[in-house]
Amino acid sequence: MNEKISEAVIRRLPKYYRYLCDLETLGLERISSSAMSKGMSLNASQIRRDLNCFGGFGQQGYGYSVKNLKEEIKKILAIDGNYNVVIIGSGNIGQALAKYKSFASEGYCIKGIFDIDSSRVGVTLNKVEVRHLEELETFLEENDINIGILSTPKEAAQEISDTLIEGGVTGIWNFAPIDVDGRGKAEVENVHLSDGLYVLSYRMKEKSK
Amino acid sequence: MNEKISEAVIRRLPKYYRYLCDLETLGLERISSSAMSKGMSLNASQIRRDLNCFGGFGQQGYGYSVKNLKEEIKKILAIDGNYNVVIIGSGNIGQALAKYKSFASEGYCIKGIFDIDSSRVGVTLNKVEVRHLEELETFLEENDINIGILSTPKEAAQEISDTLIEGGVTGIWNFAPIDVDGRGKAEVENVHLSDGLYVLSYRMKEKSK
DNA sequence: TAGATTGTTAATCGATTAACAATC
DNA sequence: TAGATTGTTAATCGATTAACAATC
Repeated sequence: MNEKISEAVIRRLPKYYRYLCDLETLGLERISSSAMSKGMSLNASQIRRDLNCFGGFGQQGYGYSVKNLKEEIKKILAIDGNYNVVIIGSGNIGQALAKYKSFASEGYCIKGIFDIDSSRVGVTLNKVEVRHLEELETFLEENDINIGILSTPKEAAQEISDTLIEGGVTGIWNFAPIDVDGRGKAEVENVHLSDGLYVLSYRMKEKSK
Repeated sequence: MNEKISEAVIRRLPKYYRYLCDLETLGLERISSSAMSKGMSLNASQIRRDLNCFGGFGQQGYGYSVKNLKEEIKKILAIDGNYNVVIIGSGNIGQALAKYKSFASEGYCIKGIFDIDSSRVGVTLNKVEVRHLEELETFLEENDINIGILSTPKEAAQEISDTLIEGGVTGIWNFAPIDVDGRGKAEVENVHLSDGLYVLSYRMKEKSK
């Protein structure tokens, strides 16, 4: 349990979580790794091995309790807590994320939205008023913000990221098309939305061959 | 060159492409795999091996021509063509993607936006009017649509995807939190935005330990 | 107890990295 | 030619899958 968990395993955790949530909604109480295997198109050994990185959640001859396993993964992913979030950039993606109601119910509370464009300042998105980027530093001092969402042009992303880190943010969710550096202080998740579209285009071409 | 290209290699192509675009903007004419290695935090052998899956684009003693390599990767990814796109669901993400101007300039032309909510029908996003979902089937018959972007609730995603496939769409870019099935006819890129936020939360927890 | 299914070790497979001959 | 750097083979590493003893 103290071994380093591989990136591949971590990236599968949200998938397990989603699947277990669905099973719970359907009213299922228990599930075996082989049943999960079929439902998720993953190898059953892999599922058992993945889960055993974090503990022995199953029971021989029975399988896993859906509810229990879901809760355990929720804890492992640390999505059972509360996070204070700021969004920088109130353009297309920034607005979409700001308006996304589920975040708050999942514990990601949007405390502030910032933009450099004065014409956007003052607009209210999901009950949060857009402030000017100049206010960011002071805002970070006065509020305990954990996560910063970057939806700025790529030119601004690293500098704003540094400001966020300086202000105590330890997680950056970056939608700007550049790999932002956490300076060893913050974890960074770089999204690169359009990469997915490019990969899709590649596969469409390959398929049509 | 006829060997099956691994998913890992394909996922790195957009990253190479972005990096080369940046180099070109900076006015660089040539680059070696070891220089790329430093700039991208990838192993130089890996870069050469990846590129050689598709052809010998380099030159011994010289390296790679930035412009040429960029153009080659563009062709490999098939992002040098034109695609006709529809967006299904004009909610937060759907709107953000519809308003994203760069798509059109990159050859992804949004031909139609559809929603089941009558109150959204008639709204114009980036010069395209939102139509009622009922019109989708006919629209697909009358237009040659290649790609469908799904930004619907998860309950509707698979059914609409099937309609799209029936209408000749061969690529689905799915933002609904469910794994959509291409029925062997269409390529599907399932995005799962919130997975990234979960992984970020996990890593923030691990780091703080 | 018998059957089922986990947890875990061993085997396989594939991806990454190192090394170097080829060659510009 | 000498130096640089690719393209490619060989070595290593890590991840996936299979197998099975442990056990509920």
